[in-house]
Amino acid sequence: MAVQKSVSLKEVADKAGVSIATVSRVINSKTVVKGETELRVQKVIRQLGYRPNRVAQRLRTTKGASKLIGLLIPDIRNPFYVDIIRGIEQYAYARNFAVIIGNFSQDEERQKFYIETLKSESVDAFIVAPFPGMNEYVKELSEEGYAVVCIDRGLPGVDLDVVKVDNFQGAFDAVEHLIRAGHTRIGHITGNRQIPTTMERVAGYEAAYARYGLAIDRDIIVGRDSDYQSGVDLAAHLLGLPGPPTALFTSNNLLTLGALETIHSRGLKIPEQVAIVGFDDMDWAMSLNPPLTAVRQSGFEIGRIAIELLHQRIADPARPFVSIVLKTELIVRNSCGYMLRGGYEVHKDS
Amino acid sequence: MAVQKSVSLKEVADKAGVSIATVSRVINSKTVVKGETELRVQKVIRQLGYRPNRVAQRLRTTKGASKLIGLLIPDIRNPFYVDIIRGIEQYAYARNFAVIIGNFSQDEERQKFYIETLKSESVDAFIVAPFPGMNEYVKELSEEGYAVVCIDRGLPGVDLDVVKVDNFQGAFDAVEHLIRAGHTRIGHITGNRQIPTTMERVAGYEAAYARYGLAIDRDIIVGRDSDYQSGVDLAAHLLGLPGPPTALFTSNNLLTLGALETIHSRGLKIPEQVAIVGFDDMDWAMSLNPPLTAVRQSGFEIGRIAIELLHQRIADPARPFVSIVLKTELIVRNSCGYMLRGGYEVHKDS
DNA sequence: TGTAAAAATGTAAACGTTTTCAGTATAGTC
DNA sequence: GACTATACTGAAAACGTTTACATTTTTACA
Repeated sequence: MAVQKSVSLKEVADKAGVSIATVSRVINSKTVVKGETELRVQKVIRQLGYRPNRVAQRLRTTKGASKLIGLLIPDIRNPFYVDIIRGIEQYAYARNFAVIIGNFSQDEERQKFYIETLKSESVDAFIVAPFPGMNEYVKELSEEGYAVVCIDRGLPGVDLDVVKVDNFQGAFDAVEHLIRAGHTRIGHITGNRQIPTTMERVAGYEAAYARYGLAIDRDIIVGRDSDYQSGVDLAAHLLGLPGPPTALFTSNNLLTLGALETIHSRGLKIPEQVAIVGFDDMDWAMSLNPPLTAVRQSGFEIGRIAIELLHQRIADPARPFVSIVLKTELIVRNSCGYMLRGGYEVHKDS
Repeated sequence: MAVQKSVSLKEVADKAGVSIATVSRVINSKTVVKGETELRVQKVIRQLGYRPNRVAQRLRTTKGASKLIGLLIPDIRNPFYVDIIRGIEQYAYARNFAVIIGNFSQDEERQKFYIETLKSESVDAFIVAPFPGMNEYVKELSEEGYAVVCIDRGLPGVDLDVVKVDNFQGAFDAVEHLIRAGHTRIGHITGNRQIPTTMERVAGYEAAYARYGLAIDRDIIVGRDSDYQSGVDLAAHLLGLPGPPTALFTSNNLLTLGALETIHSRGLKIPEQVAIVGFDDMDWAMSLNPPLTAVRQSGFEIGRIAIELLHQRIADPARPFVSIVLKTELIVRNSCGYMLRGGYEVHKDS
């Protein structure tokens, strides 16, 4: 019941009456093979259903041609990362690349494990969404000569290719939208504050406040982790305050969903009693009641660009590092209430 | 800038003054090595930070010891599959297994591609959620000697290990719940009808109707694909009917979300104007407004059991095939309306 | 037709392991 | 001290590729 051995180069060579070198050449077509021979070999390959063994290929070529890349993702439950995966996969599929996903579930130990595993699988490149505390490891990767692209956030003080969005502007737009809808007391549920992305969004929040001459109340900017439960708990905290905010700006997908749970469980009406804008749009944001106003960042696009960058770097390791910053888009739906100062209508009857 | 060569067995052997065979033995500890030698080698391993190269290991061992399994998933956007991935990963992580995920996005061509890729990566086992039209390929896999576990649904006429849930009962419970809440005209949005799972759920729907002596109206059992857009469109169709259903039973996650979009966009009140129960619970079902009543199947548990089964089969290829059917659980929240016939209260003030 | 150059093909090493088999050191026994 | 059994270790093959180098065949041209 052992796995059936699959067809090897040698078998093809024997049947075609040539050496394995020739068969290899036919397949990789780097060197010329006589037309007649080539045809004969091709035929045998088809007959036998030969497929190169990727393991042997990788063992042989230490270069950068292993056509395997490692992907390190902090939390696959977050649809944003799922979009990134899809963006990467699509490109990879088209180029016969394979991708190994390491979902480390926000666990340092596990991130280390995956890095080691992927290294020993001879990936020739990494796409990483860095997680606090792991900067050193990612830096090492790059120093060891792996092609590395960071997504979602860069590494402070380290030169690398980065693909991210303009978090500052995205947050600014969201908060500005709320302010224009008449809110002056906007609670902000931030993500993990060790993540630069989080802080950029906080900065955007503050800038919008400053722009409209509003005073910032640090008591309604709260953060813990970047997960669902934090959203639930922190929303409860904010809404339980003596002077609760009239609107919430949540810093990611999961926090938004968590906050929503709290809002609904308290029977609060959106947007009449609390307005909400979330960072990260979701495929099914329209399915929420009311449909959610959100800052869209295209994970799919981020993934696609990341793997293209990787591809480029493998081809040309000396290319200067680039940092690509994508624009976000505010998708206005119905969770923000009526505008008070004009020019920015968002409401329609539910 | 090529990737730094990592430490090999040979380097360790040289530095420790032994042969590579001995080092290998120290690592795998199948055979005895003299205590003194072992210690010396261990020390060098630590000093040099040696890590076995998994690629070379896999090339060498054609057995079933490659510690790599392939996972074939139809649609990573569906949170149900994400849960499965997490269940598998957790176990894999604990046992030093690696998992390669092939998300084929409901595309036959791509599923084939991934099967081939995973084979040529020398995985020694597959976990597959079979997709219509691909039964042959999966069957082949098993015949070729790979350990294969099917999740979510089995393969008609093929003996394999299967982990799934009791779809019939799950659907029955959902529909019964709706009936007891007073609904007699329940629209059913099914998934792809080529998927056995879909048909089992339809059967559960019909059984509940029969159990309560209700006549089935086939016009309100509609299905196309198992995706979001189908949910949107089919809900629109049902709710646009001359005598529209008063309740909807949706056959999966994505269909539910799609239907919800339609319901909200039409401004219909849940549960007063349309009730809804979905198959598949979601982490954030509480965040919907109103919180969704749903049939929960634990993807995490399915994944965990699947990989355990795989582990067993690798250890003992002769073990008889088993089919594990997990129970579902109806999670009653607020999307179904008031009960009319007593004994089954679900409502609380929103 | 003979020869040199070009084209096509073959040989063998290498990638980093595991494992069989053979060999050597150690201990035990008389 | 010699001999055997046992414990340990090393040499080498094998896994399926790619590729540098060597060799053979073909072509071109006199």
